[in-house]
Amino acid sequence: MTDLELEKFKRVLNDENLKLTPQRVEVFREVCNSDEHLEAEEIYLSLKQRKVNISRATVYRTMDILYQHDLVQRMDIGDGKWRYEHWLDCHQHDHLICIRCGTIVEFVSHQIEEIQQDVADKFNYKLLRHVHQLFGLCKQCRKTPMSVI
Amino acid sequence: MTDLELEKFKRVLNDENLKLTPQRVEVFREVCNSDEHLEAEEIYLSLKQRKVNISRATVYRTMDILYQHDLVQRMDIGDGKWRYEHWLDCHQHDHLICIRCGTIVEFVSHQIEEIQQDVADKFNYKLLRHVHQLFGLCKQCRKTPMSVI
DNA sequence: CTCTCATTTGAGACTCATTCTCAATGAGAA
DNA sequence: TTCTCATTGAGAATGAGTCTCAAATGAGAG
Ligand SMILES: [Mn+2]
Ligand SMILES: [Mn+2]
Ligand SMILES: [Zn+2]
Ligand SMILES: [Zn+2]
Repeated sequence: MTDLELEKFKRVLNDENLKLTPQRVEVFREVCNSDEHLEAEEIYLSLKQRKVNISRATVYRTMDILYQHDLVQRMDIGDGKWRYEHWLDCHQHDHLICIRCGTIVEFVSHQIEEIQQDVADKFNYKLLRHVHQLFGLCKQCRKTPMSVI
Repeated sequence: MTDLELEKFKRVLNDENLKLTPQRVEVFREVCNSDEHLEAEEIYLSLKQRKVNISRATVYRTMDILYQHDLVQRMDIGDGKWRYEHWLDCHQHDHLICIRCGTIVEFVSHQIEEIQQDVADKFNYKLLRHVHQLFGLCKQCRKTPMSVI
């Protein structure tokens, strides 16, 4: 977590009359220091392992603040759990997910972005955000026979 | 629900050694007769209102069979509930959703389909399915000030 | 048509991610 | 330092979906 990122967080907290607590900083640090798509429970457990005991409730509450203020990105791959990833120094992107091993690859297509905008315009919607996920089998998983699960 | 659709369902049940029960037929009928994107609970309640009392468990179980055998389409707009729609005489499509009033518009873009395939190819994934949802404000909801929620 | 039996059903218990409650604690303005 | 809310943690509550198990029932065999 760079100072810049911490500053952004401080600004958000200030603007919203929220307090800068050690718990909030630790949770944000944990997400910033990982390049995975983390579940709240994973964040909770990573912190615990580092002897940073923060309650699940606080982890959930902090991730909510971060998401609401666009300091993290959130995704749901259909298993009923939110996954978070830091949103810093990287751009908006979509995901290609292996349904077998869970490997996630990120992609960007300006062409798709444009067509999305056209579609929204056509139906008179003001486009605010989108979810675009491709599901398939990665190179590895395509090789292994399906019986070997 | 046309006879053709019922026949398809019978065939699926037969192939899987599942029985054709009145409950299963009623649940399928309910979905086929609606053009909405229905939650399991809505299906359960619609049936109840028609004095067709079928347990929630059976509704969930039937929707699962229908989904697994591609007789219905399933979507999750991020609120933790599956929504189902019949899949008959209509084609694969994606959704444009108003975050204010919930109105759902359907769209298809062959261009996007093609690019998706290119992306999957590029990363050496075998593309199996995708989720593509655009969220925004519909014409109506764009007019009304945000305070009036 | 009846028998038989594996499948299905319904009621309610259970799961599990997330949210809520509330008493105790703590951040930070003055 | 004091004062005052916001925040925290522990555990209860929620809610969509799944599971359990005894009773009911489709449907093939006879
Ligand atoms: Mn990502
Ligand atoms: Mn649809
Ligand atoms: Zn894989
Ligand atoms: Zn609307």
